[in-house]
Amino acid sequence: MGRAPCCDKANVKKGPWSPEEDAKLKEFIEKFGTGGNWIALPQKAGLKRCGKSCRLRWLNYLRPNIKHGEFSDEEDRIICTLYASIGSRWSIIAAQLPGRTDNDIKNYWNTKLKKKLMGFINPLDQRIKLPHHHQYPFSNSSSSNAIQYFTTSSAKSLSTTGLEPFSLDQPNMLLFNNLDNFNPMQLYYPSGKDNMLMFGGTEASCSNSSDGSCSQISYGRDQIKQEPPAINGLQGYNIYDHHHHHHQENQKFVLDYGNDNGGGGTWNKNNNNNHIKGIDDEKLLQNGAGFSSNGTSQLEYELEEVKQLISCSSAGNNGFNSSSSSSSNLLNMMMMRSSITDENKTNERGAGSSMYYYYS
DNA sequence: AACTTCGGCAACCGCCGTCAT
DNA sequence: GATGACGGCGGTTGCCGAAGT
Repeated sequence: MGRAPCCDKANVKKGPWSPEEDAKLKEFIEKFGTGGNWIALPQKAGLKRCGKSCRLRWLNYLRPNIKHGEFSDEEDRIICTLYASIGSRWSIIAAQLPGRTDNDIKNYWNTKLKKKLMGFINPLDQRIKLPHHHQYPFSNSSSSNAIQYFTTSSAKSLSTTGLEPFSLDQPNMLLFNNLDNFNPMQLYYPSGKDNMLMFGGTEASCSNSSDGSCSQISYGRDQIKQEPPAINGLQGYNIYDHHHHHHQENQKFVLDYGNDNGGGGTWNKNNNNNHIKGIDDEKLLQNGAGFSSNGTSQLEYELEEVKQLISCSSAGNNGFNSSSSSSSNLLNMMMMRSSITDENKTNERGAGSSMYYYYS
């Protein structure tokens, strides 16, 4: 026989908290603490709430030193970096941001930051910002840029990255020539949603605008094994956004980088809870791991460690069911992590290779 | 002005590991 | 050891105000 039930589910109030309830909870906890027992707390405090609900309300809203409002650039950067390395482990990320709650960060990510990164935030910005000489956190090569790209206009930096603007007078084609080191979370940039490309239809096409730049490129999912065009000897990976031409359901950024050897893996949410197995959270965060002002923090070392763990864990227990090379596992994981949310959990992993997308 | 759509966010749901019985 | 609640977490929902038509 286990413990007694925590509360009478039928008699607990749900929904938004009233100011009176807030006051009661706050006063009680400030006087007596939680006592390490949330279930018993509401009754003692005279609240008709479930203990879980009280805990949530306290942690996310009432407890002291909660920070509300705008996230700073530095906070953006920390969130992005950690998300890129450990995924949606909001509680760990929140631990690095004093005053922020996991719920807050999660909401911020889902509603703003993700869009910001994926280039949806500023439709007027017609430019892509991609790191040129930037050393990716996960890049183990100093000899090549993870991304080669062309854009007709100068790129604009996004505050979270601190990267310098960049420009090239080249066609509106974005190329990735070393996907092994490509981190999609580094693909921050406001190209504007009307400017995204994807290879996903059944026919390849490219419509040119009057200035000769390519304004739309599309490749068929059915022909996914067909390589996107190479320019200047660089293999292209391409992007297309259905949104502008179809419907809102496609507004979300599509990421899909499956294996190309017919692995036919099926992405099943239940196979992976978005956690990267093998990562020791405590180890990750202990030893003062954090962010220093000069950007050369101990965290960078920790990220390398995380990277290795990701690499190792991806071999068999991460649920990706991918048979691509280990060097691509990180990329796969990141993209799939994105796709698990961005593709509305339609997780069929076709036997195709990749689709990628961007132009400006 | 009325209606619809969108976006932000608080809160709930359900899963999972831990712990009490 | 088995059972089932607790605590914590991430994903999702639904409300509500803002923006758009």
